[in-house]
Amino acid sequence: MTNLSTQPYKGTRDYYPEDKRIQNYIFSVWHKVSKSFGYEEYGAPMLEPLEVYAAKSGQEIVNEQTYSFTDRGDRVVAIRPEMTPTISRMVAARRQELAYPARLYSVANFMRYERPQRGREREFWQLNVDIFGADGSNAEAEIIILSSYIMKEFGAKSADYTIKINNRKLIDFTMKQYLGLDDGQAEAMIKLFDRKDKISSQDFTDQAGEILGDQAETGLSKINQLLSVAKIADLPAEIRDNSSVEEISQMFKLLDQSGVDNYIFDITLMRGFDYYTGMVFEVNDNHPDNNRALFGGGRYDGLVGLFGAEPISAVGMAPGGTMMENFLAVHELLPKLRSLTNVYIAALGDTVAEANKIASQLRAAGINAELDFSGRKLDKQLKVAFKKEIPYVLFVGEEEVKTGVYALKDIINSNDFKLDFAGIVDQIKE
RNA sequence: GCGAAUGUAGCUCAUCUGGUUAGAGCGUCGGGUUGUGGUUCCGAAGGUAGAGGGUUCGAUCCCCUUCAUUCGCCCCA
Repeated sequence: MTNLSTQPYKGTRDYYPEDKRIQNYIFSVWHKVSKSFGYEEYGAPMLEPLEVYAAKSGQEIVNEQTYSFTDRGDRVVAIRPEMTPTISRMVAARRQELAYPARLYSVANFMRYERPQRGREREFWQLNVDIFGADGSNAEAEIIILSSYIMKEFGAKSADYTIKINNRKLIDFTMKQYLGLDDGQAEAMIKLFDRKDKISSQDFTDQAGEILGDQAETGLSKINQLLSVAKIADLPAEIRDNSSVEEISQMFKLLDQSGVDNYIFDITLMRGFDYYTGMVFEVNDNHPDNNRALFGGGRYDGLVGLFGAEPISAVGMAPGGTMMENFLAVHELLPKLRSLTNVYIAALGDTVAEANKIASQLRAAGINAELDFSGRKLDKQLKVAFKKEIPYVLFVGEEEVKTGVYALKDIINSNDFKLDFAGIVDQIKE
């Protein structure tokens, strides 16, 4: 029999206190900004019937990448790989009674059966922000503005990241009407556009030519023209007349008014392809060491309708904790996070009983107090306080017990105080 | 599912082209300097070298298999 491994299950991670502090910090920013826009938190089960996901994406993907099993009642259930179908189901269930637009958010964990790599784990935590029942560019702009507020709240400057924006209707029109592709060709071309930055321009041209077949000559020149488009004004006239272009420029106006200055129009942005029906966007890290998509979102008007008679429009986005942490790390935006314990009480000599009493009194005064009852030597007890990153150490020795005046050490600023109980409470509460 | 790299103490790494009882720093634990600083002094514990097999007189080192981690591909709902 082999020894049990101490490693966490493949693709999952353990959160020791120092890791959990970082995670809690990230979550606190997500909660704060979401609430500041009027979004209300909801919760949902981590299990759903598998068909909730199958209804939306390809059968193969669902079977290969979800954790699923058959329960004792022969129901096939899956651990949620994402929140969008779940929240769509919840909205559909109460579609008559919700107050629209409905602004909802959650912070939850998900599991996908994938090969782990940088920024991608099998279990991950995500913020999900969605607005339901709002057509038009205001809802789309709000989701993007909220995204940029989150980045700002983390301390990111607008030069640190870029928001790429495109529109699914525009993609469809471009692929089918403008380039004249059939469904299969369009799908292949979209996937190729999606991979554009990962392959050489020669490979791109070769593969695009293959997809186009006998229309390669005119098609390639049109594609080259598209790739050079940096603003919607640069679009070929035939595309510019499409109604989606007006929607996009309207939304850009709203972003400008809100001071979002780091977005670009990117005709090659595809995002997922499955259920988006309008605007799509992606937030990209500009740092050379982490040059990749951080998160994204878009409009998905068809999903709620899968659960009920009338469809309800929706725009949403979902940043993940791992990518967020990577972003903060490479930009050196992670704050120094200390223990939430305020004071470490070192009992010196035979004073544990008295120290315990003081600890209780401190707690009653709203102070988080940890008691060292080991009886070890002072320098050892101090080292423990350092290691735990607790900001204050209170010494309780014979002398202090007698006089009621205690030695308090401020570790961060390297100050020593002699204080009575009330003075200690004041000093720690600052 | 495919490819590449890496697995030696809790952590970071040594061990010169295969050769006695595999070492160091940090960390941990204990003790000293009779109640204060992480970077003081002394000491200790801690390893079937990821696992299994092969070649060899002899393997941490070479070969095979397997597992794990990391980085890519695919995919990314």
